[in-house]
Amino acid sequence: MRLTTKGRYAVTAMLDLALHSSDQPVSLADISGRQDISLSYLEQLFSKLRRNSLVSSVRGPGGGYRLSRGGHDIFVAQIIDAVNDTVDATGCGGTADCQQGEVCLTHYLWCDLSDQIHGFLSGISLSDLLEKREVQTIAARQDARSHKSHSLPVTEIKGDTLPVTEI
Amino acid sequence: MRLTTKGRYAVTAMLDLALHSSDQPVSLADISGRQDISLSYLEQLFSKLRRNSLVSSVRGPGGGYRLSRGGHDIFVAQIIDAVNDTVDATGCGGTADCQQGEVCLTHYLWCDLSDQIHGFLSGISLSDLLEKREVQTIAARQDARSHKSHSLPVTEIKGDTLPVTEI
DNA sequence: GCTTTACCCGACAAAAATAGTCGGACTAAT
DNA sequence: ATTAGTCCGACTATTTTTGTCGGGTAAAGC
Repeated sequence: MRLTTKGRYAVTAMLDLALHSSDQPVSLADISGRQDISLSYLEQLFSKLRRNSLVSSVRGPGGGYRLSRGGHDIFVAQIIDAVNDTVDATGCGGTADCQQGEVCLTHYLWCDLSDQIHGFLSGISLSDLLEKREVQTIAARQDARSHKSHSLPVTEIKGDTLPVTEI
Repeated sequence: MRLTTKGRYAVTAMLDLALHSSDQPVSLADISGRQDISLSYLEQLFSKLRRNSLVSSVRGPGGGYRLSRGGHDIFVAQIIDAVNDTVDATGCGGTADCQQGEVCLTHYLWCDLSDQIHGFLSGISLSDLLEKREVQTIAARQDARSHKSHSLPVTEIKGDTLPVTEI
C-alpha cells in the first residue's frame, strides 16, 4: 500500500461524491470544479474506481457517478488500493524467492507494518470521515461564535507536533 | 504524510540498525549489503535521519551509525517524516487561504485522515516491530518443525484479501 | 605524518510515477 | 439531431524517486 497524492485525490473525490449524493448522479465536471482536480485525471481515477465496483456510472446527459453502495460500506483502504494498481515492489514477490535470510527478515518486518496500516485504513469508512467532519464543523461554528479563535479545527490525536498540512 | 518506497527504505534501514546494535556503530556499507539499498541512497537518507536526531554518527574507521535512543522511543511516523521533507501539497497551506468553502471542506476531511494515520504510526515504535517479529519468527520455527507448511507467516489483522506484498 | 575507513555533501542524471492533454469513440436524454 | 456526459487509449510534461559521481572531512591505526 502506498499513500500518495493519487490516493488523496481518489479519497477526496469519493468524499465529494458521498457529500453530494442524491437521486441524480454526480458528473465528473462537478467534482472537478469543486475539488480542483483536472477532469481527465478524474476520468482515469474513476475508471479504476468503477472497475473495482466502488462507484457505478450513468452515461448520457444528466449522467455521472454514484457510490456503488452506502458510505458506511466503503473503506479508505479499498479506495487507495483501487487507484494504486499494486506494483509489487518488494523484490521478493511473496513467493519466497527471497535470497539471504537477513533480507527476508526485515522484508517481513516491513510487511507487518504494511498490514497494520492497511488494517487501520480498512476500518475507516467514508461515513466515518463525514461524521467526524460533521461534529467538527458544528464544534468550529460554536467555537467561532464564542471566541473566534482556533483557526485550524483539526482533530488532535496524540498531542503531536506535526504540521497538519499533508498526509 | 506520504507513504512511499523512500519511507520503507528508511524504516527498513532503521530496523536493521536496531537489529544489529552493539557497542560498535553500524556502517552504511553493512546496511547496504544486508538490505540491498544503494550506499549513496542510504547516505542521503541517513543525512536526514541524523538531522532529525534519530541516529548519531561516528566518523572515521570503525565508525558508522547508532540509534540516537532506544528503539522503544523511536516511532515509525518520526522516521517517515524525517525523510519526506514535508512538501505542503494541499494548495491551501494551512493559513486558510482556501477559497471556496467547498474546497476547504473536503480538504479538511483529508487532513483528518492524515492525522489519524499519523497518530497511528506515532504509536508504533521500532521495538514494537521487532518484538512482533520475534514472536512470529519463533512461531514460524515451531510451525516448520511440526508440519512445514504455512509459507507466509504474516500477521492476519482483519481477515483481509490484500496481497502481503507492498505497503 | 600517512593511509585508510568511514561519514558528509552537493551537483548531476536516469528512471519511474504522477498529473494532465488530446482526440475520438459511445450512450442516452432532450 | 444535438448535446452532455461517460469511456478509452495514446501521448506528453512535470515531479519524485532513485541512484551516481566527485570531492570533501574526521578519526583510527600504522
